Amino acid sequence: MGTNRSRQHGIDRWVRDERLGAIYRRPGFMIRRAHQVAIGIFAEECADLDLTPQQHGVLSALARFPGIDQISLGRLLGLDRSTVAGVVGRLSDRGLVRRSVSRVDRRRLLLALRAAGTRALEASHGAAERAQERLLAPLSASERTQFLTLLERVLDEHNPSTRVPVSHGSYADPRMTANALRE
Amino acid sequence: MGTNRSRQHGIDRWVRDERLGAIYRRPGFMIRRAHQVAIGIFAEECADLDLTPQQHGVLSALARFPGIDQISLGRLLGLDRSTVAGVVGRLSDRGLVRRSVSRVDRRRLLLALRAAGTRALEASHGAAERAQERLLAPLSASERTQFLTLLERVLDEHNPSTRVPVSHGSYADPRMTANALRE
DNA sequence: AGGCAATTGACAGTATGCTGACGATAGGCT
DNA sequence: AGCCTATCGTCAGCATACTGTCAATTGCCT
Repeated sequence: MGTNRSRQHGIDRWVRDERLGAIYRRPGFMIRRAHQVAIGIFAEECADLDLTPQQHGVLSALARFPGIDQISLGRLLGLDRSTVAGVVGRLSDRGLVRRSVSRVDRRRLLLALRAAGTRALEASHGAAERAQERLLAPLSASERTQFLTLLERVLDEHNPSTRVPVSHGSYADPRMTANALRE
Repeated sequence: MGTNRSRQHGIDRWVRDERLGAIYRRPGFMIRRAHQVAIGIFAEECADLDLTPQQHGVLSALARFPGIDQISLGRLLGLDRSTVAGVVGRLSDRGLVRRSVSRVDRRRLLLALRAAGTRALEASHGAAERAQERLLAPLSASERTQFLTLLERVLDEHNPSTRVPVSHGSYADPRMTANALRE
């Protein structure tokens, strides 16, 4: 069974080096944990505004690409239609985002920030920065670069084969955009 | 609006270098994507058995620690009570896991693999290996080590402050374990 | 014009993960 | 014994994320 021993930080060596290392050392497990940690930190920093990282991502994207439609927004963030509809729907319920059917293509639902959405985005800017800083705090500057470079390479390589590859596609159509921007 | 240009791999430079880089370069975003990718790959490899990474994790942990209770299992995997109950419940419905109330402490729900669970775990071993291999395929051997080392450091540092820190705790109590093992 | 395939959004269903509340149980303390 | 607190499981509710299916719409091709 092994005796008990503990350390200040991290998972017990005992459990990590045993056969269960098959779990802990698994990249998938570590990435899931990292995701958990990142979400938790963001939630802490963003407690007042009550925004999730994804909601913040949608608001950011809408600030950058006002009048974009749901599908294109999904491609921007790597989210499928259903998920985008869910996140946007909740933001819309809270009055942060405006949805309007495109007059040019009535299948498309165009999105834009409402005034409250713009305010929320600006107000959350600091929180997002701090969350990012805290997440990578354990690493030195050069290590962060290293880590992010490697991570980016993994993502770039797999991106094309994901269900919703990330890409900006072509969104710009002033005619489509027009009525979404009118608040 | 900027002109169009594209590359074989990865996110368009155009979109990545613009102000939206504030999203794409954000570690949180990249980690979410990595999580997405990891889950997708595992699902592909494990299509026959229809096991999720978390379900596989639970089965692995139960093989290693038969008769463990739900809370301890959660600490092992970094999952809260509700989530563990959900995953275990589904595995139990499928006849892979056995649940039994501890006679020593009637609050505890002890878990163990059923024969079908052991079979599923063994059958999924190859898939889990392949998924892991595919995920890190874009990196060389030394880069993988580097990447995982940095990732591990981030996790170790944040682990204590997460809602459910990962640790093995003390699970071994033969009396508690006894009736969970009887199939 | 008429038909057909692709696109889009909505919906139902499933699986993680979280919170907060509740009831049952256990252990310690007086 | 009686009480108080901590622990554990469950439940309801919420937010991501996925699948698959359906209807509406569009564009293309004949």
